Amino acid sequence: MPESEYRDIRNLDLFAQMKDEHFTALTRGAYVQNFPAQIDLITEGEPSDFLHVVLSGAVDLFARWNGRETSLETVRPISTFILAASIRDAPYLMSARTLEKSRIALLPSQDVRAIFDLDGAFARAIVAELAQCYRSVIKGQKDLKLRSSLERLANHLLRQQRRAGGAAAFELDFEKRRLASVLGMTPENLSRAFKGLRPYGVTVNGTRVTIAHQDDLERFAKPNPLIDDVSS
Amino acid sequence: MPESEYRDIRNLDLFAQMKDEHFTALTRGAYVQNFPAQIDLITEGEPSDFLHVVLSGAVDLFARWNGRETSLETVRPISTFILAASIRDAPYLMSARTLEKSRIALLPSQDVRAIFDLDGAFARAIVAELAQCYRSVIKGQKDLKLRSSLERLANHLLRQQRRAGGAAAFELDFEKRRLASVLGMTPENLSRAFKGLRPYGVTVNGTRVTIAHQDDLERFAKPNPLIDDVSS
DNA sequence: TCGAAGTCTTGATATTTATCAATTTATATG
DNA sequence: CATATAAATTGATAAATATCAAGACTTCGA
Repeated sequence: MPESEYRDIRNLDLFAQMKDEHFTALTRGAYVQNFPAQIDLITEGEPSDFLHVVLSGAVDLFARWNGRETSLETVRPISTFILAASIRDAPYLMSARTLEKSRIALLPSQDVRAIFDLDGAFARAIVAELAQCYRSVIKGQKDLKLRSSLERLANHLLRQQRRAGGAAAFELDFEKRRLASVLGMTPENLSRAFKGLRPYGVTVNGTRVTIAHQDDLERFAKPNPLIDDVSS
Repeated sequence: MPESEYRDIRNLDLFAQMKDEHFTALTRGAYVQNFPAQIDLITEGEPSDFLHVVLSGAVDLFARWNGRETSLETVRPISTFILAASIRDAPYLMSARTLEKSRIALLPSQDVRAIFDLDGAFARAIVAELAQCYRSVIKGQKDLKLRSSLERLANHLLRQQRRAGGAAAFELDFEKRRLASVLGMTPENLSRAFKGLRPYGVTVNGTRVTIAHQDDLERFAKPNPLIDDVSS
């Protein structure tokens, strides 16, 4: 593994505090690979052989049932996915595919578990990460169960706007087809939902969104830190 | 704290492997309390002062937004709740109320965090627990996004049947009003959903459910281990 | 630069789910 | 045991969301 990537991974919160020898052991069996866009990385139900680290690009976590499919999460650099499955040595609950050309490190799950037993700092970092992930899914659950699709879109736009720097105009970070799936609606309905937000000053052009009347939109969306704050 | 309860808590997966001195330290600032039914234990948004352990009774975790309310989880003895918030020292994302008369132990969150730093076995147990919780919420997310309300009810009944021992007739473990909220629907619709399952051999009388044609119901529900298995 | 393939949008319609109101049934309490 | 209270059911209707089909717009590769 090239030195620069080795260091990128090392600097992740998850690995930053662990002992050198443990990190070395962890990365000994690891490898880094380039993938083109739209490549299936893992499939739900398979055993969790590797903890994945997205070094560049983006990965879509999705699930299928009875012929239907839904996007559950998007993983962006630099962070990991499939941590819970790796730790529990349980089958993946979600499938993963690259959204774009991506560079991904694979750390053998059994090494992760072994070193987690040896290294207290690593164990603590894993706890912090898992607790964060857990809370983030709970927020998603609340978003889904407490809000209509129009409200989910409105709040998603406000979150995305914030992440993009807060300006009135910003870019959606994925195609609408996927956004619809993430928000739990059909593409057709997403189109209509965007129209439904026009009275609140929202306009879209391709992936570019403009929020003309910030106050109006916020009054409608009623964002709440216990659902919409990314951290905490 | 009475010896018997001390031992009940000690035997929880979460605390079973930790050092005696650490467990003693953890329970020193702890106390146990009896609550009647329908008592608010915590409110979302508050700081997470205590890790809660349900010793007997049952607790409903729910959340509110914009005048709406939804049940997210039910905690039954003997297990903990609010672990992620305690660990991260972050505000509660959910409120909790007793569903029935309950006995609950409260362990100061700061002690949990302090001892988690000292005790590797405790840290590992927390990781196992959090990973499990995370996976369980992901399953809930898939249930919500991939299934209609009728399908969710059908699968819920199959899960509940299994938990109750597998017989054709069994009891729902909470009132329909709450079941509706857990499944993400209105009470009126739950009533209709039960009717909708009659063609598959499902009958209800109060809280007693009978599945006359197991195969039919399973063919309709299409239960899937990656959504419906409680463990793993 | 053209054409193919895919995405996005729109309209028409169907299905699912929620709301409202009324009634029945169950539960709890004095 | 009677009655007050809440829960559950039912019917009628409304709202939200999905589906299907068609056309417009993009993107990408030959």
